[in-house]
Amino acid sequence: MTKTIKPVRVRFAPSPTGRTHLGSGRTALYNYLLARQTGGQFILRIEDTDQKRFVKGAEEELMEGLHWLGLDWDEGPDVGGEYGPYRQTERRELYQKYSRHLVERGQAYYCFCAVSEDVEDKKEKTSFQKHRNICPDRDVDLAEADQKVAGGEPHVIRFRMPRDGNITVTDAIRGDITVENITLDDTILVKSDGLPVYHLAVVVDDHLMGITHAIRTSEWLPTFPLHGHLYAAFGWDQPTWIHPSIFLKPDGKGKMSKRDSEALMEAGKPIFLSDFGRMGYLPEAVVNWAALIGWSYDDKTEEFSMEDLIEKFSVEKLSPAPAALNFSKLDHFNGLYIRTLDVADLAARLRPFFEAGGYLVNDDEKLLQVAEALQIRLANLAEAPEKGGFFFKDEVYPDPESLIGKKMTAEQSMEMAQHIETLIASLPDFSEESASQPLRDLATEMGLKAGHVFGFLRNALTAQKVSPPVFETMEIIGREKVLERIRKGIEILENV
RNA sequence: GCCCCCAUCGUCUAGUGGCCCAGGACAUGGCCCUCUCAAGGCUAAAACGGGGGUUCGAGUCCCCCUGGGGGCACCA
Repeated sequence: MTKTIKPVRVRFAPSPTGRTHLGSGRTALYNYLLARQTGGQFILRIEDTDQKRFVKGAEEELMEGLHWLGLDWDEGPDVGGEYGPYRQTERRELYQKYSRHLVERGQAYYCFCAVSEDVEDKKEKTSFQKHRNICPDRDVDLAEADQKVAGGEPHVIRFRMPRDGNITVTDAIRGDITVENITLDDTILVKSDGLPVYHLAVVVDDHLMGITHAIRTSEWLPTFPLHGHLYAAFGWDQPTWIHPSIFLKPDGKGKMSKRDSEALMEAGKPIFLSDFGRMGYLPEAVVNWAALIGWSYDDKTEEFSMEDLIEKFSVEKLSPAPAALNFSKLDHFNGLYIRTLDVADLAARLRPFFEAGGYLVNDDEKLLQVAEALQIRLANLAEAPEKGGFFFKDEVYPDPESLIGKKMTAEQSMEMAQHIETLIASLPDFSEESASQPLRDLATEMGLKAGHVFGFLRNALTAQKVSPPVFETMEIIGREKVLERIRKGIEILENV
């Protein structure tokens, strides 16, 4: 396997404009894996140059989400680092300096037309765009433009895109991509508020921060050539560009977006990092699942811990094709990881879900037993109250019908129940070993099947038609309560 | 409309010219196990979008078509 041997410097560079979703989580993960695999640095950079879209608290939620996944970074706004500051709004002088440099070298120009902001005539805008976003000010003398700028005239800075020729940029997943310059715009580099747009900021920062590998999703492919031009204009070497494909909605129709969240959440499918945990998913499962969307290791291996991923991740095995999300596979991984947890760990993770379900969990020993009983039966932590809430109830209320055995009358069932009670009361303990045979014998003596006996017990003890095995259940509930619930079942049958 | 990217089972994917009458996983069906439900084991069905090339030989290389996706903001 080919590995990147030299330590990389990679960055995850989100903008704090809302909640962090899974796609971002995967991009961050890939960055992290590469950094840890090569002994390099993983940098968190906040791209907050759009003040209008800034969302308070987004940065905090982002960091929490990444930590929840198990990712940490070596440099960032919270931990500092030699290449800071790590928030772009705190770096504005840098961008001004570099954009001015471009202007002076004739590779960018001041533009004074306020076309796109409050254009009312849509046709005007359209025609402007037809001319490839080239402002008439492109050919204005710099001295003249400088005077206008000095006079406080509102302006933006645009890149002076060559009008002929072509450019080739290289993506590590797809290879060379060549486009004709004529299809490219004189893109705005600096807004009238003096802050840079993404295109300028990403190039300047990646260069200044010594980024060796830039990972971002494929939605950036269309503007990739522009970034190539910017690197050329500055005379800088480019990092290795890696554009993993985007996520598609589960139905494969269109890219996964924040707008889809609500509908998906209703189906129990979270897409925001901060939702997975409270929806009952384990970070281990989410990491494993997400890593495998657009990346694979070989033709069989699918289970990867974070350590495995750090060791085995490789850019070469990234797929260029968009991928639809398969949430049932996430459930599969979640069940898998739940099953590998030690019981004490599972119990600890289960506790908040029982409490959220309204159950008082004050017996740690019992919680441990419940966790053990439920372990192989859970695909999701959030199912715990529904599947095992009865363990924590003082009383259960079985449906009378459920206590009546198949092809049996209420009376026969009651008679059976009384025998069961007598037998259980005389049992030395609830272990399968000592209790199973007597109960089976009882069924046989009464001309019934073992299923009748166990069925009654299950329903009387749990008021559920499915539960952990009866013996295990009885042990957890305890003799006193078991007998209590059996008697109550008999009582219910008496009144049918 | 223009530009760019992509194309193997329903979904995620393995496959870098012969090892492929295409392998794995999820989901689905069946069987086994079994006190229910799970878990586990076995098993079934399920794909190289179409057409041209290149080659002794193509899922694998090239071209066209089709289909899908992305982008076209003083957002990232």
